[in-house]
Amino acid sequence: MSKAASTQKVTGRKPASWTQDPEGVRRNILTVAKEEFVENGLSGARVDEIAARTATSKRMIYYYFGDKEGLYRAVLEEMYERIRGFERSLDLASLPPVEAMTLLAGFTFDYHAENPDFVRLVMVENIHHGRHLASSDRIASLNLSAIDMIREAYERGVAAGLFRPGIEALDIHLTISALAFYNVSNRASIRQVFGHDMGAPEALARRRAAAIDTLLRMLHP
Amino acid sequence: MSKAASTQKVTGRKPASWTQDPEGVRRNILTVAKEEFVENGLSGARVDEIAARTATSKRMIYYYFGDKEGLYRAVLEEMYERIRGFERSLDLASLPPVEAMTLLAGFTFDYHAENPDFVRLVMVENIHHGRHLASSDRIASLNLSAIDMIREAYERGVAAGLFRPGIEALDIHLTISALAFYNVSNRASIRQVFGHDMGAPEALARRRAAAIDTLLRMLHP
DNA sequence: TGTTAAATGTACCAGATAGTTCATTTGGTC
DNA sequence: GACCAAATGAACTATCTGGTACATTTAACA
Repeated sequence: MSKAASTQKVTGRKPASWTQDPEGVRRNILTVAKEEFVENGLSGARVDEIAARTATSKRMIYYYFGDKEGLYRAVLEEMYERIRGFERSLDLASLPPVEAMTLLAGFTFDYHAENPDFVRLVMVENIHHGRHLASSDRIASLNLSAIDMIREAYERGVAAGLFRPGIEALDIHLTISALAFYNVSNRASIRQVFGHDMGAPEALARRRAAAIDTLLRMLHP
Repeated sequence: MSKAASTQKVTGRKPASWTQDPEGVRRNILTVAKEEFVENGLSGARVDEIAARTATSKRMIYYYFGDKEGLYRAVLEEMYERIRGFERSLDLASLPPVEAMTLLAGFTFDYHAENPDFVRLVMVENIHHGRHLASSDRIASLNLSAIDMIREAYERGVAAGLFRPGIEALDIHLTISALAFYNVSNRASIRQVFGHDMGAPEALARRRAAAIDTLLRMLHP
């Protein structure tokens, strides 16, 4: 949060003296909004609550984001752009096939485990049938490259006789994503139904190892 | 929907003549409520909308279920009880280990694919941190038996030298559930981001095969 | 230093929403 | 057929909620 934005709330008495800080205000709103949407979903989140927790006012939310859905979309877009950044930091091409796949699985698992907010937002968006992903040009133009990276590493592995042929890169992605995602998304229900805490360090470590192992076995000739 | 309940809406003119049908009304409400909660989540669902689509009135919702959350909980409870029924219909004990696991994986995958409503409600409940599962005595006393069935089949397989030892039954369940669940829960986002339709028959068949294959490879010595 | 567009504050509102009140009808029982 | 608890109908309300109108301040620039 910008200095200007954080100051306002405190000094915001009637005399009303403030400094303009569009970018700071925008960021401040997005930060708070993300927390609210992550916690309560799109319909569950309250614009008033977001505004209250902000250094600015409800007025500014509508000024910058148009309406509630616009704000939600902005949060979604920012999150996907962040993912894209992480994805690009993953350099599979410079690793031998098996190591590349091990890294991919471990990285994917860790990213989900460390970013439950991401997982929850994706859940929320799926509940809404991906309507807002669909209406976002920013996300449409994002071109996630994960699949291509996977394909490249996989084909090298096949050529080297390390992996069995005939697997689609997308299936590799779906398998590892499913294991990583489920482990976070369904924590609450698993805990209630089986009394098992998937968030506990040992449980997490075990599932992480299982995820990597599963992927390698899947590829094994 | 009961005959009485369905009649009311049509003949429900001012003279107000009706037949009592507690069970029918209850069922009718639950059916409609489930659809609404599945489609819009707990916060997104509207009691008025549920009432309108019902053969009875909002009054009866509160009469039978107390409040919105009570109705939601009832829907959740019914769904889990239904699962329990299906689970019990699955007789792994009478099959050889490999066949048992194949059946388990296929069954689990199919159940999710054929019951997206179930998947969506579980998502909704996880968004709410499993709060309502926790507060339901009916569900607490349900005692899902899947894990025990899996353990039994797995141990037979280990004894016969067909499966490698050292795997937890819960991990088997989590792996197969993750693959089956994700395939339905994340359909929308996958479609938007990768332009791939996981609901298409061929895609479904491929993932089903992959799920079974993955489980068997996981167990292979 | 006067002008102006961008940025922000304050107060307000119309419609939506969960829940309620009060009266009425039904159906079983004695 | 009188009585009563369970079941149902119709209208009502307090509050919440997304969104807006109007006024003011800031800061860049001519």
